[in-house]
Amino acid sequence: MNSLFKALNDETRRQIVELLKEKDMNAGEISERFNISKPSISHHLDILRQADLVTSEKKGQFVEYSLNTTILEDLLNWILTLKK
Amino acid sequence: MNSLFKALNDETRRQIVELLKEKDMNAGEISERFNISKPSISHHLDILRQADLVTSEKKGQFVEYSLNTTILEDLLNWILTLKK
DNA sequence: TTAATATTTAGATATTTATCTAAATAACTA
DNA sequence: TAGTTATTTAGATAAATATCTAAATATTAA
Repeated sequence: MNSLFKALNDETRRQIVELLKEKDMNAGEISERFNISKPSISHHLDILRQADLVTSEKKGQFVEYSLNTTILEDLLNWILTLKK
Repeated sequence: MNSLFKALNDETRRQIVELLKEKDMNAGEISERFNISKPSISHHLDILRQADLVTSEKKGQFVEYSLNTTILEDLLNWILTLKK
């Protein structure tokens, strides 16, 4: 849970997640959407991957990222138990 | 949303939230549950209050804290839209 | 094989954050 | 009113984090 909350505690990473909700994208396409250097975006993607919120797959010279929503079940349940 | 994710991005604060789920507690009672100084707990409570996750009410010399779950609706909806 | 493109790794830096102790504020009690 | 208790504020510090540039790695194409 720690890595999940950490991953979501950043506006850029939440926006990346929202982008990947629409469609899979490679690292370059993602970084084009932000005024942040590629290495920084790569780092954000790494944190999202550590939280298992995204998966990555090498496709030739590109690396395609996909959203993994199954991990959100845990978060959803945690919140729901708070609301009793 | 930023303050909400920030508030939840800390194990101590998540535990405070879980304590307050059971019953309202004053600052001293909360701090007894942790091996962390009272000022630090006070600071955590402040961050939870900024996120509107808890409310506080002065009762004599004590300050009683309560969980506010209504704010979790936003979070819940954000997560649910990701899951389409 | 060499050049170009895509991505990540390494190293540096400025900011944020969690924590502490000491001091201030507020409220009760003798 | 003076002392005690509850809580917060102030100021300091060490650790974590977001960002950058430069370099390394991997893949495709000429």
